[in-house]
Order: sequence, then C-alpha cells, then structure tokens
Amino acid sequence: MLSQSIEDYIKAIWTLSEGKEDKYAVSTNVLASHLMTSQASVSEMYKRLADKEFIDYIPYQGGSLSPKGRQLAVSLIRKHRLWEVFLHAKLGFGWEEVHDIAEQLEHIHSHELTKRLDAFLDYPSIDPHGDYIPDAEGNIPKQRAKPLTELTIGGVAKVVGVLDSNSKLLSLLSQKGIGLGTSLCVQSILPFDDSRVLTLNEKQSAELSYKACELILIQENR
Amino acid sequence: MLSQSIEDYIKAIWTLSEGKEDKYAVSTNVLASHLMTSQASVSEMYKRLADKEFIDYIPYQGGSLSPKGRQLAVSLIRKHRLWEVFLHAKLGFGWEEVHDIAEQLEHIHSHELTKRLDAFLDYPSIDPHGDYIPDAEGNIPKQRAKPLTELTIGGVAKVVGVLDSNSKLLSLLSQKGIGLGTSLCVQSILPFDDSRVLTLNEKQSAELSYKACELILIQENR
DNA sequence: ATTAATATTTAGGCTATCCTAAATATTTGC
DNA sequence: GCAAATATTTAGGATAGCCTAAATATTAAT
Repeated sequence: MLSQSIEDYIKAIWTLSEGKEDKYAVSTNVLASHLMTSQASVSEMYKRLADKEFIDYIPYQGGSLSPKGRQLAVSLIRKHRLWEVFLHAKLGFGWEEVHDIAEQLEHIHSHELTKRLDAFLDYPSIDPHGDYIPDAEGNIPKQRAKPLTELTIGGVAKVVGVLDSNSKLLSLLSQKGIGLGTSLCVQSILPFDDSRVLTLNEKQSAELSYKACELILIQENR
Repeated sequence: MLSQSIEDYIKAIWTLSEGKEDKYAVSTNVLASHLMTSQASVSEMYKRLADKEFIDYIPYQGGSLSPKGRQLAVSLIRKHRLWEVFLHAKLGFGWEEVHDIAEQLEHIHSHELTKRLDAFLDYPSIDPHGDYIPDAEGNIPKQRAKPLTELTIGGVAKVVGVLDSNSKLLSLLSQKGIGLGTSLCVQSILPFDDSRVLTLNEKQSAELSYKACELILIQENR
C-alpha cells in the first residue's frame, strides 16, 4: 500500500513534466517549491521512489517517471478529475472550490469505486476546469480542450465538454442539437455581438451566442 | 489537522462504548484487539489523546471520550454512514461492500462536503446496515432501528428507513402509501406466509408481505 | 492475605517523513 | 578555465506511529 506522500510526489512529477519531452527530468529544486517542502526531503524521497521503481533518478539531474510511475500518476489524475466532476455536477460546488477536496478524494483506493463513479457521472471526458480525464486505460489527449470561441471561421472540431453544469445551458444546447461528440464547423461570426453561426454534423446550422460558445469545449480536428 | 490514526482511535472508543453508561472507560486490551494493534501502542496513543483532550484517561483504567472527543467521533460516524448511503444508493454497491470504502472516505475533511452530500442524498436517517446517521448537530437516536417483522401485533411504530434502495420495493411502498415517517400499527399477521396487515396513519389499512416487512426499518413508539 | 494470573505501562527500537545546516557538484560569467 | 553563484546531496536530528520484551499493577483464587 502506498502512502499519500508517495502519491503526492508522483503526481507532482507528472504535473511538472506534462507537455515536456519524454523522460523529462524534474529537478529537486522545482519539485520542492511545487510541493512546498525542502530540497533535502525531495532528494531523499527520490531515492525511495527510484528504489520502488516509480522513477528513474540520476543524482544531480532530477527524476523522471518510469512506466510504472506514469501509470500511477495517471490513475491519480483520473480519480482527481472524476471527483471534481462529481463535486461540481452533482453536489453543486463551484469549479474553483473542487480542487482541494478532490486532492483528498484522489487517494481513496478502490478500483471498483472509480469504475462506478465514472459510470454514475456518465463517463465524462473533461473536468470542471476543462482538463481531460484519462480513461480507464490511462490514455489522455495531449492538447487541452479549448473553448469554441477560439475556433476560427472554417475550423472543424468536436464538442468534448461543457464548462458548466448549468442545466439551462445544457437544455439550450440539446435544443439546438449540440451535445458531446457533436462535430461542428464555424460558418461565420456575426458582427457586433460575435455570435457564431455553426454547421452541425455537416447538416443543420445553428446560431450560438458568444457567451454560450465560451463554455463549450472543443477539440479541433487535425 | 488530525491524523487518520487519531481519528481511527477516537471512532473505535466511541464504537466500543456505544450503549454503555456515560464515562464508560475502554481498556487498552479491548481497544488493542479491536484495532488489531498492540496494547503498548494503545497505551501510548491514550497519552497523546488525553494530552489533546479527546479522552479522559486514568492509567490502568482505560479511556473515555471527552465531550470534544465524542463530537469528533460522531462527526466521523456521520460521514461514514452518509458515504455508505451514497455508495449503496447512488453507485449501486451492495450493503456488504460499502464499509471498507466508507472507512477511507470518512477521513475527508470538509464540512461543506458533508453538508452537500447530506442534501444530495436527501437527508437520510439510516445507512444501508440500518444504523442511524447522526444529524449535523451530532444527535443520534439511542436504539437501533429494527425491521417491521419484529413489531408484534398491536405495536405502533414509525417508518425510519428502508434497507434497500431497490426501486421496485420503493415503488411498491409508495403505491401502498408507505414512506419515511409513516406511522403504522400491526393489525394482524396472516397465517402461512406471515404477511402483515397494517393500519397506516390511523386511517387506511394495507397488506405487506413478510419479504417486504423485513426490509422496512421502524422505530417503535415508547 | 499472599500468590498466581492477567492487564497495563515503560523501555528501547524501527520506519517514514520532515527539517536545517554543512558539504559537495554543477553551472555560469568573465 | 577558474571563481563565484547556484543546485543538490549528505549529515544529523525531530516526531508520529508501530513493535516486542521487560517491568509493574491489579485482580482473583486459595
């Protein structure tokens, strides 16, 4: 059984090497200030983590996650983000309040719990901050989802989430035929209020206010 | 901030002195075997707990919860049981599976979380094992709820819960006009299958199978 | 009431985790 | 390419828990 402390270190290393090249090593310096602890503690923990084969550690160079470490990190991130969705969508916490509680909930050990929570939440793919939730196998999209307002005219993308569980927004969207997975294209941007005219699933068209577009997260087709 | 270990001790002392007289002292012996630890560890922890004023401790006599300790214990029990309801009613875990996970969840610190969870679950008063859930002020009924099958003819009681979130049972009950708070009296017990004939709220009467009565929890009027 | 049995505490150690200060490597500036 | 600045590790020590074995209290039995 792993201590909370070990899990915190692993998650921090993952976070700090997000988007960096493979085998990116995190220095004790950077990790210590991220975790608000001393470099000495990090140095010591690096040895312990290397022992347990969670990281590859070269003294004076820093640590990088091993496959085993990355798997643990991603499962923590998955739990963290699923709990954030729960707190926001089911308990009505604001997106800015969910982090600290999820920080504790992510350490609950139960594979079955995670599985059932995922199903209960209807298999969400993004959390209330717009970050992707790794799937059960640990896969996670590389880019961060961006709001529909950042899609330029002619751009084609897929809806991956909505940044608010406000039921009015959701009902507006379902009324217009927009949901998770909907493929859309920006046809034009109207003058004055910047409303978007969209083509949905290459068929119908719909108009959506700037305010609504800000809360819709998309993943652009490459 | 309190450690998980301290919380476990406090909860164990509460559990072991449940139903006993006020100021009932729990011996190191009993507590050690309950927590599967050594008596020496308990003895040591007793000193720490007494220091922090969670217990009154007389060496060689054992420890009893102080008001502060009792308050902490009850808040842990409350969280534990609320999470059990969540796991059972919302995530579909069997009542026998919920304990171990709730054991971890009860240590999550957030007053607001507990409050919102309580509301989300619609302020339940019993957990999936039929135990009462302390309210936000820490009040908890003394007796355990018992199944309707244990109410004798002529006995009057109030429905305090249902031991299964099986929606078929719930819809059967609402169809018959039985819900939380319904006051009922056993008019007769039918031969052969032990079905109960009940008087509801001193007005209508209803018949209920033994199988259904087993899952309905009541609190007898004194 | 004294001894035998039982319960409890103390002593002495262990590990994980943290800390500060000192020692050692590495990097950078000239 | 060496000295100064910076980064990293090691040394030494603290605390919370846990353990076993030894010492001490209490209780029970004759």
